[in-house]
Amino acid sequence: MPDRLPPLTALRAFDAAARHMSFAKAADELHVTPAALSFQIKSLEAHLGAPLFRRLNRAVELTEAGHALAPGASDGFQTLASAWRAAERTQDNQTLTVTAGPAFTAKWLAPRLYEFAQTHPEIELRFSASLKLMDFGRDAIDVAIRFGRSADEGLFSIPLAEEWVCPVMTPAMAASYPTPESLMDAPLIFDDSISFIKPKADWETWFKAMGLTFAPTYGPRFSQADHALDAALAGVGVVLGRRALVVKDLDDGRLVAPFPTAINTGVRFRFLCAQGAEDRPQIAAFRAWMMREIDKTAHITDGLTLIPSREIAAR
Amino acid sequence: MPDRLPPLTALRAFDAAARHMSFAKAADELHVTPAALSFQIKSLEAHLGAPLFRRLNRAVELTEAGHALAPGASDGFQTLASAWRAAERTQDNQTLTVTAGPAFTAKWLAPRLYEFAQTHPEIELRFSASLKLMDFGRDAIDVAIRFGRSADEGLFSIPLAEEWVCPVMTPAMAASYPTPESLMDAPLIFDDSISFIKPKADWETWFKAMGLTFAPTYGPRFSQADHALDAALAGVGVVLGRRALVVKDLDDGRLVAPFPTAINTGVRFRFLCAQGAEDRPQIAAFRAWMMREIDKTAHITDGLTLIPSREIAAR
DNA sequence: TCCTTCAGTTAAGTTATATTTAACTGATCA
DNA sequence: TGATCAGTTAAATATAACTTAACTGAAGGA
Repeated sequence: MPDRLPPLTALRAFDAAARHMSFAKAADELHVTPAALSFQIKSLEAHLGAPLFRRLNRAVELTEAGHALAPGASDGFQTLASAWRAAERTQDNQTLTVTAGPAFTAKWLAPRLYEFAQTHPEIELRFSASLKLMDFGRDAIDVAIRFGRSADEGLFSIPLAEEWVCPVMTPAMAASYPTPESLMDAPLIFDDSISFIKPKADWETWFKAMGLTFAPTYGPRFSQADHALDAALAGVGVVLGRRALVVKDLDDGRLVAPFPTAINTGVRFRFLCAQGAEDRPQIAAFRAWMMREIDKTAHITDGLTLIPSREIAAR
Repeated sequence: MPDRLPPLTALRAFDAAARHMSFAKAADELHVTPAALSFQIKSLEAHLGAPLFRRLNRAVELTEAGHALAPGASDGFQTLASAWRAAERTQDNQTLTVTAGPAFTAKWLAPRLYEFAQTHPEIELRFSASLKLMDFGRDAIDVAIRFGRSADEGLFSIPLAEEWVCPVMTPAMAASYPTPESLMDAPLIFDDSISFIKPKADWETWFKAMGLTFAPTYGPRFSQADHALDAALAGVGVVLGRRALVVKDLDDGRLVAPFPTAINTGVRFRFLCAQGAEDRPQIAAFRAWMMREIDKTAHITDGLTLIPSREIAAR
């Protein structure tokens, strides 16, 4: 589609000159002599049929045509440069950049990092804790862990373990609240991080699953799941813990889940990477390692009754 | 900033090949032989140190590196092409593309078009009726007429006439409603197009300016000012007409403004064009012509009392 | 005033890059 | 089996890009 472009070297010279507002500096940037740069810009102006710069005593300024061209030129070359960097990055099998939300980073990745580094000393792992959607091309991201229901178009995407929630607390606190009914008097912690999912997976839903009608609203609220868990770990109260985030603490006995009924949210964490990137050694290794780690803690679901939130909502 | 780019000709060859998924078609697009194209891509692959295409029996497909590069490359070249077109357009003094909202287009520009064409037969005028913000670089727009209070950064911007509103109606209808008080029983039309402006300029405000307390809510509502005016012209009722949009109809006697009190909204239409473009012949001509047209109807404000909406709100 | 410096230009010659022509490979398909 | 298609290769050539070196014209300090 892009037809009739001027000579690209000349356009590049113009871009550098426009950014620096100086031919000399532009020549420097491109590692050519000022003469070459001057010539390139002259040739570009010849192509256009009009000057792009107004040559002043000791400076240059853009003409109207130059003003029209400069921002797009800069933009275009930046896009090309970042695309090229993305292509170069695919040749790098030493580093692996993973992005995940703060909660998953803190409660799943961080505690397991040491183990990954042991198994794959050749891979330099980098983290970018952020929830905003990333473009695998533009941003320097290899793998994203995202929480959601559907697979994204045009990406390699595999679901991780089912995400259920159930009440978790410190062993000490569990002693004081032996039954689901007794939890109605317990200090409840609210994790608002999953309040957006459609059939709710909140305290009211869980009590409903237990045959109880109770819609608690008072208690500390956290917008980030890891903060809610930290509060529970500190003995502040009881929280509806998300499987992926509590599995380690349950395994290590820092938290317990005394009631064997969990709400299956229907939403999962997903492993995402660019189409075709799933075979790159460090990405394949990371994926295999994640899968192994999840398998290791699969037993946590044993003896639990999972009730889909959809089913509870329908009652 | 953009450092270490591969040879741009080679990158361009890659872009064409990736878009067509065929070296032959890409060679065709770039008007070179397939051999040249093959060579360019080979050189790009050498720069990267890895293949970008997998050569199959009778087709090519992108490798992972190719997948990483292709979208950005296409994007980048498209940006460059459109920037170049924008620069080319500044050399064109035959055409003039103006964008304005539907109401201004219908009620100000359209009725005066013929006259402009008479005075400037050499200029081919094009219209793009849209309210969305335009990028003078990207979109093929020379002049924008926009309604607002502040000037935009980095643009050439001059305010047009002060925009006031006052009740307008057909002469026939004016006969039945001789006083401001009587308007309280008149069929009132609501123009929601200026409902966003801060010190309101609505019916309640106008009645307040007349010392009357009346907040009408029933009556036909229009989201576009020109539709509200069309309704008034059809004799449906009385509308608070905006100066720029009613001036022609008042001048021609199709509408009358029997009450000499108008609300000064403090907001104006503005003439916008790219910085430096204000001197291009067709833009300068269009601007001068607009200013003359506004001057021609300046007398419409004679005898009117303009009360700033701010002042009415403060009462 | 004059001389120096700065920023960009010009011309001639050189080097590097891009392109063509023409012969070649290897797979598909009638 | 042979025609055709899609892409490759090699050698020759044309073109574009760059350098060196000399030049212009204005600003600014001694």
